[in-house]
Amino acid sequence: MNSGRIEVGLDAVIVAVTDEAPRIITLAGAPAALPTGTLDPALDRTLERALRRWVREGTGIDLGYVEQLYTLGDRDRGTDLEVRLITVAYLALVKERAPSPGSGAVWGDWYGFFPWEDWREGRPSVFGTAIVPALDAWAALGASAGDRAARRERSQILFGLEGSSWDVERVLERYELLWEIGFVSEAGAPESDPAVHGAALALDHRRIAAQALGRIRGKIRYRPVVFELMPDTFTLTGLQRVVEALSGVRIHAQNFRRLLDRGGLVEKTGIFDPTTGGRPAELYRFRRDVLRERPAPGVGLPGLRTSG
Amino acid sequence: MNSGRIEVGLDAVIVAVTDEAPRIITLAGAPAALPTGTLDPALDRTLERALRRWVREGTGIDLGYVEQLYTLGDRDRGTDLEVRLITVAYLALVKERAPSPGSGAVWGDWYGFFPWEDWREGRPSVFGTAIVPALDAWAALGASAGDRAARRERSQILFGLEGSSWDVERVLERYELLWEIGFVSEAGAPESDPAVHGAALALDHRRIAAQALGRIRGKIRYRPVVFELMPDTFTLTGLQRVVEALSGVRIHAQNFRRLLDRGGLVEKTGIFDPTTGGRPAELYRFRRDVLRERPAPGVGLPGLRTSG
DNA sequence: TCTCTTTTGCTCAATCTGAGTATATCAGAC
DNA sequence: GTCTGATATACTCAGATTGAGCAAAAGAGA
Repeated sequence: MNSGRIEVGLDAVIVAVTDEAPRIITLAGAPAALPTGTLDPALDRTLERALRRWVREGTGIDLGYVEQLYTLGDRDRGTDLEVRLITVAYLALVKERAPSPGSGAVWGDWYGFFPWEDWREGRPSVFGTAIVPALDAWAALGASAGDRAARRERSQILFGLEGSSWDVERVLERYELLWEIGFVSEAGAPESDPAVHGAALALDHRRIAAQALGRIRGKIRYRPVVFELMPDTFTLTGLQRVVEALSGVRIHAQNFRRLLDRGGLVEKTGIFDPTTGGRPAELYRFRRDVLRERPAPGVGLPGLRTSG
Repeated sequence: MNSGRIEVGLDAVIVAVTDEAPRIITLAGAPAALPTGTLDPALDRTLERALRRWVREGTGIDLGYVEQLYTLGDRDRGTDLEVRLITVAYLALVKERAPSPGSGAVWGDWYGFFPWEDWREGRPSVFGTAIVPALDAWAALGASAGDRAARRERSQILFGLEGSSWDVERVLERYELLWEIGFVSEAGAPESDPAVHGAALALDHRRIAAQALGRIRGKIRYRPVVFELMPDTFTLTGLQRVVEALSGVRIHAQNFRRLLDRGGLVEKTGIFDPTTGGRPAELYRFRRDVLRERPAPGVGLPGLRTSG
């Protein structure tokens, strides 16, 4: 028993938000891929150190906040069938935009991989033109009447159809359903239209990116992780744009700012940014003390009420 | 490069709640250990299947709900220094009590490993007798005044001292602090008194168990995972006792039941359990439909308000 | 000075939460 | 039979939180 060599890979979803667009580092190629390293059992004392080292060497980026996402171990992943590839996926957040050298690493628009996840300008048009028809067709193919109803219901819940509300966090479940029905494919199959089906990534990298997006959308609620993506000082509107970029929905500015200062998450600097095009906006900074004061400090998103 | 053999281990924290006590499967020994298997790269198609197979073979238990916890890869884990052991830890919930055969697997009281986590009868007495003194001593040893203040503050926040409230979810952070100050030790060092310091587990298994407890306490809030631990029908008081057992705090019965039926999580069966010692309690069952209706159906715990 | 834009302050109703009071329905003691 | 004790369940109420909108402040430019 226990034949077969094992190799441990480390995949990183490295996130930044620039110009109101969430971006992740990808390695150019056809299809593109996430930055991936391999654990050197002799060299790296911990997995996270291995990741940081590898990303620094490969892309020149020094990671700040890092969090483990998931470990994938299915047999037919990877390219070499002789070795069993176990991959530990990580989510990393970096401040500002750190342009990469000539390493092949480029920032790619996150929503380019998941066009259906960006509801900031209302329901994306791909819903009407492609997603809903595809879901309907799949539902109609159910074996029994009960099966068809179940399929329809699953579609409606996950994609916010027919009165169901859009749950920003269920990114992975939606991706998996779309994969199940053949709307997206993981292997580098050339897909019809990236603007509709999303851009492809190598292997199961798009699935990992989906999980990362869901994770960050959830975490933003109860931990102040957004600030990892912000410069030291920022306007509240700027912060709001970043939260909106990640969550993919618009939020009510007045309530957002009420939440922030009632929660003690930010403090004024007394300095103003006059370049708003309207009234100048005061610059704020993150109050680190909140970590010690409050149990679950986050920037609330709408929609996820206990009942609803 | 890449010398050194890699092995992938799978650890399972298998949870059940019986008689109002949360229990986990441990393998008898000195110290006891979590059930651990090794991935057979040739045999097991996925990690989760490997885990299910291994647990079934080793303990006779068929796992129901399974969720990945974390992957540990530090170098000096494991016993054999020649192989780099990567361990993927899983949390599993099983209905009812499934007594194990003569496999050496026994149910162990979860709070036996973390006596300070059970606040159902008020603050555990170990706080006054051992934990607070230990934390104070550690704080007093800080290098500078600022360092001492920071240590004190960290203690107070994590352990709910001096006006801070007890946050049931931060199990792992508390465990790590206690480990840092030498109150608990991971290696099988014979500890003074298990009733005070908690019972030991092999390697880093106690840390994994702590993470599992924190995870389930958090998840209970927004996903209906408790029902994985319940029989098909149950009384609301029975359900409440299980939630209390896991969360380690008492909850208000009237509000608990209001939350459940307002949230549509359960439905009446029309059958009553007369063995309560008082008014008979109606039996309920879990309403699976709630999964499709509500974004985040969970059984609310007290204490974690957005502001606090 | 007027208009447009963005930031910021404030109000109001609906809902949710924590906590308490009251009632229903059993078993067993007398 | 009635009383007592226990548990289950219903209802009430104040305070906090949330979603939504109105309105004023403060800049740029016509």
